[in-house]
Amino acid sequence: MNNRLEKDDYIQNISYDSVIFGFNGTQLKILILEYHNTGLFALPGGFVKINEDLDEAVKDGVSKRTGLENIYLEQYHTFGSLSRSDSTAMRRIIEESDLDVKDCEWMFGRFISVGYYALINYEEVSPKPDALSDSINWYPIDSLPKLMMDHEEMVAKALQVLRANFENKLIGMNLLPAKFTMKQLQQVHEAILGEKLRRTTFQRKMLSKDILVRHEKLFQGKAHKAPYLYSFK
Amino acid sequence: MNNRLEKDDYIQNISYDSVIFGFNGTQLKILILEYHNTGLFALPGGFVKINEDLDEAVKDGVSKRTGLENIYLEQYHTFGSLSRSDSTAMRRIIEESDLDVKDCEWMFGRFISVGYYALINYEEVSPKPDALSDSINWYPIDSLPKLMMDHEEMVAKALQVLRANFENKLIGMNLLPAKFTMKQLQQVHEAILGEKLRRTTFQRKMLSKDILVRHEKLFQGKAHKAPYLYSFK
DNA sequence: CATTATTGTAACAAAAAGAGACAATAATAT
DNA sequence: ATATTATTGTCTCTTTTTGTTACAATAATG
Repeated sequence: MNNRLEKDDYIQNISYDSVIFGFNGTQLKILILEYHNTGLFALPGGFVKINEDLDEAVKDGVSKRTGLENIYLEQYHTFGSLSRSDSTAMRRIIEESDLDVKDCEWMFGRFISVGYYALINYEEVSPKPDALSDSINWYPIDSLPKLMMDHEEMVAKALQVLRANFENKLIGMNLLPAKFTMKQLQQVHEAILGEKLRRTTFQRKMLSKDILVRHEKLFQGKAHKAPYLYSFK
Repeated sequence: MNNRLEKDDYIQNISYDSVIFGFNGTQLKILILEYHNTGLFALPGGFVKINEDLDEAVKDGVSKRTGLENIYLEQYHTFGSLSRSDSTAMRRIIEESDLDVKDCEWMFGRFISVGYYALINYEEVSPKPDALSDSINWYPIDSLPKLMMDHEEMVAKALQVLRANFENKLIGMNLLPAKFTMKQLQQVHEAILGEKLRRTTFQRKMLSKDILVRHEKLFQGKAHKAPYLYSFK
């Protein structure tokens, strides 16, 4: 939800919501909004303009919130159950905002929402709340606040699809800086898959895939051998 | 699109389209509609009623066309580009139908369409055209007619997701009769993956998965050893 | 009753993954 | 300086999985 929100500018009954993943070196986290004075937590979402591609709408919305361009985005599911829409929650959010409730009546109807997940480099992001929201913060995926409407289901499904796509799509690169150590790469895999991996087997497999370039060593000031840095080809 | 199509009954700007897969023993096929006197071919699709779950709308629509209940259905992608809607094609379809064009103006706008694929037992189906369509027929996936709008892209994407899901989800069962031979099972896999598989390796892998029950032999009247029949556990 | 084509399974080879061991090596402590 | 420490890169051996070939079993046919 950005800039103005006039009914005639937007396609009715359709919204999008985004599960924005980041990795802080240890944990997988996602960005969650809190709305002013409501105690309501939600995924960042928005509407689609009349003359705008769905993909573009999402790309713009996520870029505005993260300040990043060229974000890895994947559409993963569309949520269309009748019960998912909750007009009372939406009404509370609008009432606590600066917006005129009458102008926002259209938001209280039924919405079918298209879910996207994004993978971004945690360190490059400085999340900014928008007009409706109080704050936007990173939360580890295993300790999220209670989310409004069906947003918890949206997160669960996003994780499920992310995990299923992970092996095939070589997604790890989007969560890491350009250069990274083998250990960091392994930690991303572990955080996404939710399980520990064997160091030697993991390293052998990654090196055999012919997808990595080895660079200089990274001296971390620790009392042990320094690891090599790698990047994706 | 079923029964009456009055604007106020349906969510505006949202449709669904379905890629209905069947397997005739050799080839993977899909159901394609042809509209009266237009030469336009399309995937079976429809709209979502105001007070109906998206999943329900699709389930009902696909059931009506195939005459089957309990269909394996999977939502695979939502198509939301601006360029996908084509009002001239829709107008021609309506003009050639019994419907009043004025009542159908709402169908000529922009639609975001949710794609589902279905896997059904080819032999149990007798496809029936609806009010708008002339015929509905099976086409092998590698020799489809030219489809309207972005329906070819929809088919390509459905196949792509089907293949990606195939290994994990044990989907073959939905395309076969309750009892089948190992050879039939292999042929389904080959048709979906689009490649030949090794007989002995395939058989060993299937048997080791502990998902099959072996039944009596199937005597086909052929001059060789009769194969066992299997079903899924 | 031999012939035919296909099926079920065994046997061996090759490749991939699991598991452990160990030397190399940056910093730190002595 | 030198020993100590923890982690890294790599090697080896074992186990599991997959690829490949071979072959006996067996329904119909001639």
